[in-house]
Amino acid sequence: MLDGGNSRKWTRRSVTTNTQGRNKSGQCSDPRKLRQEILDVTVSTSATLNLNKIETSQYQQIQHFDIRQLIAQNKDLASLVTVIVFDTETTGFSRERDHIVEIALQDLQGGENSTFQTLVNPECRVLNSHIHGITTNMVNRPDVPRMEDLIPILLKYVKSRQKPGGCVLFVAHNARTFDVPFLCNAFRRCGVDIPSDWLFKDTLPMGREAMKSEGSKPSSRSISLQALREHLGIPLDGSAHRAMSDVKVLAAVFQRLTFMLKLPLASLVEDAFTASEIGTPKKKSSR
DNA sequence: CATGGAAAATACCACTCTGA
DNA sequence: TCAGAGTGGTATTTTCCATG
Repeated sequence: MLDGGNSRKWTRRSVTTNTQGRNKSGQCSDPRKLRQEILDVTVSTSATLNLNKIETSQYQQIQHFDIRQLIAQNKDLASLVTVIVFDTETTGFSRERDHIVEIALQDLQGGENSTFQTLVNPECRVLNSHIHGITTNMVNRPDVPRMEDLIPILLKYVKSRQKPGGCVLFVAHNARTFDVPFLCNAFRRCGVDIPSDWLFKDTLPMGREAMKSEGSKPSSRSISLQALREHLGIPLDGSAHRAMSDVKVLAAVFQRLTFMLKLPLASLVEDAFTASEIGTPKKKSSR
C-alpha cells in the first residue's frame, strides 16, 4: 500500500534513476573520505581567515585523522600502540546530569601494574546502586578521589603505559555512546582536554559484525557484553556491572572479536575515533 | 530514565513487462 | 499504445538496542 492517506507527511524527493548507482552527482560513498574532502576545503578557505571555534575543532580532527593514518601505516605498529580496555560505572544514563562512580583499566600488554581501578566520588547521591552495588556511602567519602583529583593520576598512569611517540587505543563496549561521552564530560567539567593521542574503539559494532558473519538470525543477535561473553564461552570473573570484572570480560571478548574478524592492529587504529568526534549531536527527526 | 548508531520499515521514483 | 502490476534502487523515517 503506497497510498499513504492524509495522515503521513510525504516529502518530495529529487528524481532518481537506477542507472547511476549510489554515487550519482559525484557523491562520496565513503563517509571518512567525504569528511576529509569537506575538511580539506575548510582548511584551505580558512587559511586566509582567523580560525573560529568550529574551524579550529575541524582542524583538530584533521590532525587526529593524520595521527591515525600515520600510526596505522607504521610497519612496527606494536611498538607504538598501547591497547587499554576500560569500563566505567556511573550514576545513570545522562552524560549531562550523571557522574562516573568507578573506573577500571587494563593494559592488554600485561606485566606489572597493567590494571588500574578506583572508585570515584561523584559528589552526589548514587541512586542506581541496585545496578552495580556501589552506594552513596561507598563513594561520598574524603578518601575516595573526586574526578578532578583522579584525572592527573589517570593521565600519569596512562602515560606510564604509553610508548615513546605512540598512541593509546582505549577499548570499551558501547564506547561511542556511553563510556567515551561520560569520560569527555568528566574531563570537560574539570577543564582538562583529553590528550590528542588517545584513540577509542567501540566493541559494539565489532560484536554486531561478528554475529552477522556467523550467520546468526538478527532476532537472536543480542550483542550486549554479557551476551557476547556467553556466546564466546568466556567465564565470568567476579560480578557483572563492576568495572574491573567487566574489563576482564571485555578484554577476552575484544581479543576474540579481533581474531574472528581478522582485524590487524593497523585497521583497529585506523577505524578508531577521537574524543573530539564525540559530543556533536546529530540532528534527529522527532518520533 | 538519555543518547545515538544500526537495522528495519516505509515512501516514491523510473523502468519493464503483460494483456487488451 | 495504454493502463496497471511488478521490480529494483534510493531516500527518509521509525524502531530497536546497547550502556549504568
